[in-house]
Amino acid sequence: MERVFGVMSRFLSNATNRVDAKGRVSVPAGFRSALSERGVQELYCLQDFIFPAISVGGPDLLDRYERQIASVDPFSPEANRMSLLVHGGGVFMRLDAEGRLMVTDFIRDFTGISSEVTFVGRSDHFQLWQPQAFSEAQAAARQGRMSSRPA
Amino acid sequence: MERVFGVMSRFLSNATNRVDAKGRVSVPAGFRSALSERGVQELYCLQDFIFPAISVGGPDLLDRYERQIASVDPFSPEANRMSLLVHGGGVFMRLDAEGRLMVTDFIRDFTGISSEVTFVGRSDHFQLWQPQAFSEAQAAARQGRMSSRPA
DNA sequence: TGGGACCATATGGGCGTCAATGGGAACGAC
DNA sequence: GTCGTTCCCATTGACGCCCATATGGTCCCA
Repeated sequence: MERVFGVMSRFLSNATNRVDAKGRVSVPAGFRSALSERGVQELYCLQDFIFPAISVGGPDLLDRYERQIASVDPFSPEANRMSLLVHGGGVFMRLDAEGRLMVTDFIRDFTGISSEVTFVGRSDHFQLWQPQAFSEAQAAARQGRMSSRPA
Repeated sequence: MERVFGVMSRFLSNATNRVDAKGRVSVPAGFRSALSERGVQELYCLQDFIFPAISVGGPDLLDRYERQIASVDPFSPEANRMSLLVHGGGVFMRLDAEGRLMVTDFIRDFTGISSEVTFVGRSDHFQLWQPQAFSEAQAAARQGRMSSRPA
């Protein structure tokens, strides 16, 4: 059975927040309400396969990847390789009472994030980016796939 | 009968800890609680089939590998090789009162681990890696064919 | 329509608890 | 005896939980 969400429960747009002295950062309120609309409490965070970004979503995000792994021989090199990324590159986190998350070394090392985090909506999940890396990737994406766009 | 575990009892993410002067290393708290949730006390350690890593889990881990061996032609070079690794390369270990394990020569020789250990979650078990070997293997896996989006 | 009360969000920081780590001492094998 | 292992305790630094403040916006009402 497929659950249907309202428009507001989708993750849209982007925002940049500061990391405080204790290494915490506030998740934008819009993303937090989207999470609670989806009943998500445990956050699954995964190192993106292509970009230097962390994808954040509910446990269903992990489920989707695990189904993909399960579709091949569990002892095959392919399954081993995918598990290395999905399980070894993923982690569960929770927000504190104020809706903040810890920017751990796990996140810093992979994204290059230091003092600021750009939150980027991806419809069914969102991502954590180093601000400059995001604007560059976004600019590159415009060049690449949307070059036929009129000036 | 299949036992179902909560989200938190899975082995996820990776963390690097130091080996002390006595050759001990702390198992990350999250992995320890996953072990106790599964009622695992005796740890079974064996060499990964593909990567220079040691897999660690409960006795059920051995069961799964033995079933895998049994599923292929027992006289094939493949079964011979797997048995050599599983039966000849497996060992039982226990954690001390503080949740640390000894980094034996068995582990050092196969993984190249010396002063630091990277613990890598693999959902139903976890692995011990030499830190640099892990980041290289993960980067290589990312270069592979896995689609950036699950099916 | 301007002013002000009110509210939500983002941010800062205190403090207790626990994990990671280090090292001493007892114990056992050889 | 010596070496290696196990048990126990100490330290410290990180993290979770709590409350306080700032900032910007919205709403209401005179």
